[in-house]
Amino acid sequence: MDIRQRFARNLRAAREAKALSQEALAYEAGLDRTYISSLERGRYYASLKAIEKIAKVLELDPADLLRKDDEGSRKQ
Amino acid sequence: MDIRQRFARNLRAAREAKALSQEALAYEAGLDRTYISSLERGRYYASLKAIEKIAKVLELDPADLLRKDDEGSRKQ
DNA sequence: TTGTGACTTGGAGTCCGTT
DNA sequence: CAACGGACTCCAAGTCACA
Repeated sequence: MDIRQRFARNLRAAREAKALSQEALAYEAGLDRTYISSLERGRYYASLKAIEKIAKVLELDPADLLRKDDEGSRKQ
Repeated sequence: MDIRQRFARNLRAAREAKALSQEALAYEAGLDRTYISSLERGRYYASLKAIEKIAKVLELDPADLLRKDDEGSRKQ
């Protein structure tokens, strides 16, 4: 699976878990509304800069956004 | 700590653990030697595209390259 | 074997909108 | 609230010569 897709799914899941809209997340992360939308659709390879900002808002470690779905349950 | 630095250190450590030169890693990942050098110096925020290629060669999960030093030992 | 400055180009990321 | 498009800007991507 493409890492963009993995990231996209993790991002969407984490955002919805926080009950944030794309717009609210974008605003708090200092990114663009349409960019978050694009990321969740797997359009771009995000840079660490964007990943770091997003992870901060979602209160996650950046690595969590790259993790496979079945890896979260094994951690720690 | 800046995520670029975290990534840079993990990359260098993982590469040296595999006993690969920057040149050898670059070749196998289809990247330029000086680009690997730049990443290991924390010159810029790598994109998922580059991270994915590098992780593949180093036989790691991309998330491992973003992990804090003290997190690796706790995994699994 | 690696670091670095200088360079060009492609894509990350923004901003406007409509559906 | 989200998907999607076009037209931008700017930095990472990628290469080179040289130390």
